[in-house]
Amino acid sequence: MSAGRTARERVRAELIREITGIARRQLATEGAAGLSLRAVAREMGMVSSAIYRYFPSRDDLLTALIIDGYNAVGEAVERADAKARADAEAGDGAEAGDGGFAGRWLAVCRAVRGWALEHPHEYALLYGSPVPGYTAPDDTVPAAVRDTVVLARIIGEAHAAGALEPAGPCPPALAGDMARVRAAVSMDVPDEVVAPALTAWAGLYGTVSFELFGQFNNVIEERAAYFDHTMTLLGRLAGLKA
Amino acid sequence: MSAGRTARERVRAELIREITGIARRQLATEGAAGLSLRAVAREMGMVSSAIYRYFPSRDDLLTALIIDGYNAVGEAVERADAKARADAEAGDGAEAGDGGFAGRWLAVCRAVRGWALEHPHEYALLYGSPVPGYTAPDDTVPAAVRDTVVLARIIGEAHAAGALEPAGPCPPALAGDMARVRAAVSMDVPDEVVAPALTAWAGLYGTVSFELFGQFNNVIEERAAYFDHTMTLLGRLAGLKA
DNA sequence: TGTACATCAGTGAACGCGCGTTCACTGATGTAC
DNA sequence: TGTACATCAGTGAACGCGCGTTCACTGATGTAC
Repeated sequence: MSAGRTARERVRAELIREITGIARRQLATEGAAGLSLRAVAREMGMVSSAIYRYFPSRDDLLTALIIDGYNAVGEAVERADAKARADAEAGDGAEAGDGGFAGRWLAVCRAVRGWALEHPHEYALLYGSPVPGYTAPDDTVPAAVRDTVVLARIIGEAHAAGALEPAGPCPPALAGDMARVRAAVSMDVPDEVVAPALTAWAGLYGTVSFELFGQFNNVIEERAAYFDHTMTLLGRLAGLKA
Repeated sequence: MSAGRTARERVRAELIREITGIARRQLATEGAAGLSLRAVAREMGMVSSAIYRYFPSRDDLLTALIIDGYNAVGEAVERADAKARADAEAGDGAEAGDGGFAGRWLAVCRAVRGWALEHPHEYALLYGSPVPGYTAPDDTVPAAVRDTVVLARIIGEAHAAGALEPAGPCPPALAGDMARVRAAVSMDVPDEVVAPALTAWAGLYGTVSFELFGQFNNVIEERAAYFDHTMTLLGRLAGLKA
């Protein structure tokens, strides 16, 4: 690794960062369908064909944005859980008796919502309607589950600590699916714990999507308070003692 | 209303139907962002400018599709509830003792999912990412709440029949929002009943969106069974006795 | 350290395409007397 | 019932725009001897 070669590669990496950055900003104003290589090139002060040195096609740029997006949510969620966990362990909350699992769940939910509100179009790219004509490659999977892994860990630890309310039985027909979920997010709990956790998970994203996509317009105004309450209900559904 | 005038108007109405029909089909293959007046005109065997006799702009066509879509979900949901209600009243289920409310809730959920699976792109138009540059006019509101009104009626009747499990208290900060919800969907129940119903409602659409938008891919295979189970959990959260 | 060669970045023109919308126009369908 | 006029439907050409992608090319940056 001579200094020369590294220099060129550094410039290249820097330009790739700049391209995805501009693309992300354009996503924020135009939405995914309006993302255009030409517009990105224009803003970079480059000729449109030059972008092809960095991304072989528009779809590859989109894939890069998706992976970055999942990682950003994942990081936000990981940070939020780390902080909530530290708070709970420091025992500065009166509710430390339950292990602080409900608090961690709420913190993680808030992190998802917070990130979504800050990056609505990126959120839409990840969790909204699929982009027509585009199918995400498998590269996106590891990044896509980062947030869910955190949720799974909270539930898993709560279960191990005996801090989960027992839930109703899970239909045997779902055993295979629940096993796949366990494998995907490294979760070691029985089916009747996995199922309601999944329900809460879908409820979290359903609520965030409703808020972002306009279903709450003119109806729900106290959005943060409403969100917290809904997430508390969902956490309880997943077995967490409020 | 002479026969002549009516004839012309009939042709006009028929053509409008044909245009929206073709537009709906194109939506199904291209998605909302790809909906094009020119393509519709082409398929109609018309010149592109002729469409402007019927829709003053692309956005107006989109609005028509959205209203039609909401009405279609609404009708599906209304039919499903009417049937479930009739079944419950006929008393042919052993669980008729609880008034059949849980059964009606599940029937309605299934109707939403069924419609969504049959019309994925229309569903995405209604409940997915907003179309960039387009904001739905207020005309869409009455159609948009039809499905929710049905859900509200089930919860309302269950409450009136004393068939709801009591839920935890609703934060006072949400009183105004809950009142608005009550007004919007003609629901006459206390806040602590409204809130979990809303949570279940968001969970329903969150689950359907996850299935349609790909979050369940390679993980959840028994989709109908999984859906039923999740909806049962959400119904219980809303206070319905399974 | 200096030179010959290979690699890479970026240019500029072009291909072929599709889009929404406007406008002056021709005919056909309806209306009023 | 018949004629003059108004309304409406549909045409065809055009405006001005943006897009993804390819290709032959010029320079600059790196590499090997």
